[in-house]
Amino acid sequence: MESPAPEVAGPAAPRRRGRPARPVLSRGKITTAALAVIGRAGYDGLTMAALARELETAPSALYNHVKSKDEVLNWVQDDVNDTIDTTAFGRDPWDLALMRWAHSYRDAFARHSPLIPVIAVLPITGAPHSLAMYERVAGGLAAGGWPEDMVVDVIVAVESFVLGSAMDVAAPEWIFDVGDQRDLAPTFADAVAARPARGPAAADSAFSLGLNALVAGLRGTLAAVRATRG
Amino acid sequence: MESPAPEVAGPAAPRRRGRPARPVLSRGKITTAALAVIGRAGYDGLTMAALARELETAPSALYNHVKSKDEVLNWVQDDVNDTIDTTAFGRDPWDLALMRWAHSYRDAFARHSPLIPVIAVLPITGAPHSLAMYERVAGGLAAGGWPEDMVVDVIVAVESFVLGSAMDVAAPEWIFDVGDQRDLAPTFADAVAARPARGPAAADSAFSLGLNALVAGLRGTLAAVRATRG
DNA sequence: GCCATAAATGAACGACGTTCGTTTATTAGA
DNA sequence: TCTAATAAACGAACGTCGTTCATTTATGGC
Repeated sequence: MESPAPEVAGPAAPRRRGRPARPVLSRGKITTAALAVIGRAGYDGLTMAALARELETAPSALYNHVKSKDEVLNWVQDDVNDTIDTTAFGRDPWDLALMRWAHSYRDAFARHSPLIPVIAVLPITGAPHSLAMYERVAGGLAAGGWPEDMVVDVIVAVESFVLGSAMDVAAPEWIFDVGDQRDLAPTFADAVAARPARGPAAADSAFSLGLNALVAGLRGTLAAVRATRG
Repeated sequence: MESPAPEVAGPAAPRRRGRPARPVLSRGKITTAALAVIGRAGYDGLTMAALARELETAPSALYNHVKSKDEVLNWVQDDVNDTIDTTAFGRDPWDLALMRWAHSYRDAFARHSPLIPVIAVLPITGAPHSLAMYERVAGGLAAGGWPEDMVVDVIVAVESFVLGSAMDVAAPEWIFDVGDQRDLAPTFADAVAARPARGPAAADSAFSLGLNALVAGLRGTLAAVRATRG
């Protein structure tokens, strides 16, 4: 919010060309700038031109440091993943830790929902923070007694629910408004009307219901598996 | 696959202009054409130009019948929703029916994953098939004993898991390949290696695990709620 | 037979991501 | 100290795509 020293009006000083003493652009700086643009203008506002403006370069100059816009998004995603809280693993029981993780995960991507389709399909390679997150979760599950060959399935299942729920947060409040076709779906319309919460609170309520059920079910699964396998 | 009567080479007969006897374009025809293009060229291939070509008109002519490309996607989504199997509701117990529905839902959108970000945020209005689907699900849950004010939350929770899982199907097989950073995540890497299934089968396995757990948890939730509320 | 209107047309626009040829400054090596 | 390689930046241009616009044309109701 603090405005920088007001520059004297006039044609911008012609920016220097050629190899600079120290690299001006780097993965870190580009990612930070991208997050700044996103914060100011949203994901629609994140264009290569806007990103270049933020970094005070030309769009084409970016391509000396980035393969594609998609790569920028990958970097941003890895940064967002780094904000997810995994500290409960190794401290709390696996089921509690899983719920904390899921909540934090959903919150992070509710604020970055346009990333969801990108990340759901994105390989781990080159995303160190994401990898670290998975490592902590896998460690917590293994310590909680989950067989090694089920750990990834548990992670994927919870992650799927989390990402689906994060998309739901972005939905407009009136997404279930039946409009003038109430007669076509009376039961559903009544159920929508009977819903206690509205807007984001409604999404929270569905998320909590689902997460509680999912984790409770997983507790049962683990107990059954351990009984069977000895 | 059947090729139409091979047209005589030469400049295409100049297409008629002006008001035709009967409307050539309609929601139904446009949706069908869009699905044809998607089937042939995928979602990347679905451009307004390609759609117009399929319908043998000019791209600009489409805009007399469609507000935007987004509207076309909405129509396609409603058509896909119509393929989802809800027949188990009213026949099987609610929990079984819910699982059948979820499986069918996931399969449908695994084949149409680019639609997922669109639909997750899409109002019901103007999507009659989607509305009909929700009506059947809501009816089945209510008949199964779910309190009216919880029905929508259950639907949203299951739907979130389903859509998240559908995105997972589109992920490449090597999404969890750690590459050369195995030392950064040994536990996770071992868990990935220990996973019995690969590729689509792995996604299926995670989906089944999660869905079983989720529905089992919901059974417990319903029992608890009914005990509390009398 | 007139006329409002639905429909179609091609040209053009405005973004946007990306590529290319070129220029410039720096650094390492001879 | 001179030179060659290189990193970095630049502006112009390209191709694609969604969308708009002014115009033209046939149809059906009055």
